[in-house]
Amino acid sequence: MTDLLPPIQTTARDDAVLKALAGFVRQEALGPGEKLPTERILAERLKVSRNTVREALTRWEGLGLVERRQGSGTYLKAAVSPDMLHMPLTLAGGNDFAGLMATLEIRRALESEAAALCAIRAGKSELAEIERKLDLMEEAFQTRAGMSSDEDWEFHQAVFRASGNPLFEQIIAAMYEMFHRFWEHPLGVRDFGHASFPYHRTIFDCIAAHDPDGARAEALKLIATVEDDLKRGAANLKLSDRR
Amino acid sequence: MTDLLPPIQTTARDDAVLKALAGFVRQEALGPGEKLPTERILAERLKVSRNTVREALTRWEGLGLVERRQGSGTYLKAAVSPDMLHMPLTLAGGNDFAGLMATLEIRRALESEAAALCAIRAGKSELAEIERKLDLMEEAFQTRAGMSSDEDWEFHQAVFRASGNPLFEQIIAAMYEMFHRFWEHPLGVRDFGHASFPYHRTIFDCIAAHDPDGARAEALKLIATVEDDLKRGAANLKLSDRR
DNA sequence: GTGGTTCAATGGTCCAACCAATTTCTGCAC
DNA sequence: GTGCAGAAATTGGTTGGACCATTGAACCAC
Repeated sequence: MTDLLPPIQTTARDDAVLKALAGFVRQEALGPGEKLPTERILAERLKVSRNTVREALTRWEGLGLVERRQGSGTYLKAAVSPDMLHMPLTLAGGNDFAGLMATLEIRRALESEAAALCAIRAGKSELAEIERKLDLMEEAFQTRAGMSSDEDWEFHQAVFRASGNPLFEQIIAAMYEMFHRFWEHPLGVRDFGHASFPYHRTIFDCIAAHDPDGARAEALKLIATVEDDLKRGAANLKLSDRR
Repeated sequence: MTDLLPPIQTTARDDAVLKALAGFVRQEALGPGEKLPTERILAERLKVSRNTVREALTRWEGLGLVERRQGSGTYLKAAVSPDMLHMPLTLAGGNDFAGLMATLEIRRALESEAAALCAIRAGKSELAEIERKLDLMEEAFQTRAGMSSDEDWEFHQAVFRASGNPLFEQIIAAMYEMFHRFWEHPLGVRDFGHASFPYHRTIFDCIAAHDPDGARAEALKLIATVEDDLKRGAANLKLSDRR
């Protein structure tokens, strides 16, 4: 017997505030970077306490929708619409070798699928954007004689965006975050990521040729090189317990 | 030049409160369902205002880590540790067809990979557990003449656990949650999920035979049936705008 | 036991003030 | 007029205290 009688909501001030604010943002057509009304004004307009406004904004801040700068104001950080679905993802951190490998397994699954979808769906403008990021990455590689994680990440981001599914970018971003949190420096492996370099171009070629299977295969090869690097690093210095 | 000098934190009361609370939870070994100290006690102990405590708890509530019940108290909803990674996923228009398909694309990538890894790594005890869940699911299917989402989910969970990578279960759980939040009822498709039934057994057979490629293929077939069901449902009643 | 009543505990809201960071304005030196 | 230092206004962050709404336990009549 399911409960077809959900508990009634007698008070939900914060949610009401957020709903009103979302409607305001929509009506004013506010985009990322733009400034929201001040807390005091919101409190007055909505006839609620400033404290309640703050609790509501704290929720949005926690969801990364909004950024508050003391003395300046509150600014939109992402597009927001009333029918948006929010799902907090909290991951128990793996800070050892197994944890790092775990993030790579997720990346292997998601990046290969995203590359394949991208090969199917990418249009002309998306392809141009990806190629631009690829050129930037290759230039940085030549200049600094090594992988640049920033430009590398931007290339992958462009691929994820062109996949037509925003979840890819968000989830893999979480994997990147976990991966780099315990590994800013390439622990002993001097040319970390070096082996992955050529596959960026081959992935792009497959995407441009609208060859999903090829793109998937090349993406898998890329991840395999990273896994090899990680294993080499783990062999160099035993990082069994970094707490 | 990257910023190796992170901005000093002159004021970060809420974060400090959360850090202290995370430490407290760890020290007291509190698990899901257990009760946290009251806001007034926390405020007194931590020497901050009750309002500050509330803002901090609002953050955790937004992340789904905690549940507040007026008149009762604040309770842990999930395991929490100080080195946890929080990343809210937001899906624009998560309630329309495209949003539901987006969650399915993630599942296709992750479930196939998890099934393959499971086929490689599952030991005797894991296999027995998966088969037990499978039997339960099939029994529920016979009894109620239809898919039971609870037993179905438990089967998949068992597979993810046996994959040896806890991230699979965590991420796909988020996808399930997103999927079902706007779709508790099978919108017009009476026998939703029916077509996916036989593939549970075939997936298990491949896993038991330690055949990763086969397991991956069967998992892909299963997701394909769900996608078909979704498309049928979308065709039945145009759910372009469910507000 | 059943069903109300009372009452203390707890989260939810409000108010008024002040603190701290930022932005803007003002006025002076040049 | 320009440039810059300091004052003033703006804005988010914090505090303390008060009261409301809900919950749950203790208690009591029946």
